[in-house]
Amino acid sequence: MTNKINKNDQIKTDIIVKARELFKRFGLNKTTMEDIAQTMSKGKSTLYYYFSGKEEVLYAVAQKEIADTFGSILAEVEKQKSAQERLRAFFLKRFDVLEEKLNTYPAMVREQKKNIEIIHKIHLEFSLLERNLIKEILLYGIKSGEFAHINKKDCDSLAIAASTILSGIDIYTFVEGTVPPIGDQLNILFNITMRGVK
Amino acid sequence: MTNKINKNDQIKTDIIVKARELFKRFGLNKTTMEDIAQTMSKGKSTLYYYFSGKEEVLYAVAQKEIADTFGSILAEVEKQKSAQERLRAFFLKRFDVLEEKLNTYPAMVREQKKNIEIIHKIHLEFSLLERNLIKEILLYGIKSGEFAHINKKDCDSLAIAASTILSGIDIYTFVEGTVPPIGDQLNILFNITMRGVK
DNA sequence: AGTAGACTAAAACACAAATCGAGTCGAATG
DNA sequence: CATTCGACTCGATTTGTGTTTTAGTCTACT
Repeated sequence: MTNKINKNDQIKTDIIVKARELFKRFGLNKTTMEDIAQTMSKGKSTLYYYFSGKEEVLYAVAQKEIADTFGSILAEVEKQKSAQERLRAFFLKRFDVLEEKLNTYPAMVREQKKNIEIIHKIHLEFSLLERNLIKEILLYGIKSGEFAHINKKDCDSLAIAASTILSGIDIYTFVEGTVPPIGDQLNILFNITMRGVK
Repeated sequence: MTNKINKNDQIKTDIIVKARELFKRFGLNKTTMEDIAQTMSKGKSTLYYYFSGKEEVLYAVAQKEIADTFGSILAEVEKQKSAQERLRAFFLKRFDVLEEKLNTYPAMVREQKKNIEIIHKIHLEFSLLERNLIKEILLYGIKSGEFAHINKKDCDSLAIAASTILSGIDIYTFVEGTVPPIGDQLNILFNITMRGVK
């Protein structure tokens, strides 16, 4: 009994591993159930004994990816003592992991593109204006003594960070087709950040 | 001389206005140079006397859109006295404007979509885990006295805000095909935010 | 200077034919 | 009974094709 369940699971995870590899190499569209079956020297129908369909295979692969990724972040976080260092570790690791995934699944990333160039070009231009405005407001606040004194370079960095976050929200909005409903939350984040700037 | 320049500019801006309207209604692809010319009761060739091509028309329209949008934000900002209120006004207005644009150009937004659904679904799941981790770290910091006491609701809000920002950066990265090179800037922003949390 | 009609070349479209690939089924194997 | 597979279906995707649309040019008219 336990033997059977084990064997079943073994094959399942084998499928997941193989599928994952193929997805990495060829992307979602170019990987067929036939391909997956062949790399395991099995018939295509056999896959359907273990998974209800391609989507479920993909889902299983994604689940594993999520678990692995989240695990590696968690590990990094738990190395740290203080909450501050934990948070910092989280963000840094999270950033690394994002880049790593981007490089791991180039085919899948490529599948998702079209002609964003124009909008991007336009958006970039707007971002530059915006970034300067943010910087000016910051400098204004520093000059008036309302904000703590920050050196010019950090001021620049802050503006860049802020504008990038906004760009992220822009593109998020663009892709989703709706503005993320987090007005209040951002407000609270803003208040706390302000406490730090003052 | 000045008269001629004025007339030239007048027609140019007329073209821009008309093109803008058509882009709003029908999107980029479904708006032809012929269409634009017809709504002005002019020959198509005439457009090429004023603009080198469709792309330049689009660019001009975008320029105007940028100028208008930025102007409306700037106006809102300059109503405020303190730098803090200016910053806040900036973010809020910026948010409004984003949503407004989304509603103004639905056809153009629609043109830019494909099958993001799967990745989105997967991403959402990851976001939930991530959000909880952030919240837990925050609560950990509050319990230990390292962070200032924030009520649970605000803590939630902070976590949502942070995860949403990260989602934004995710999608940004996804669309751009590269992680935004602002590690240092984010670090500085992080430090300042921390000062506020403590 | 400003306009437009006729033109071209290339891209978009339409639609039929062929191909591919996800998913089913019943039979085979052990 | 658990597991595998070959043969099949059917809808989606791709391909080949001819046609239409459309960005952009050229020339000539005012």
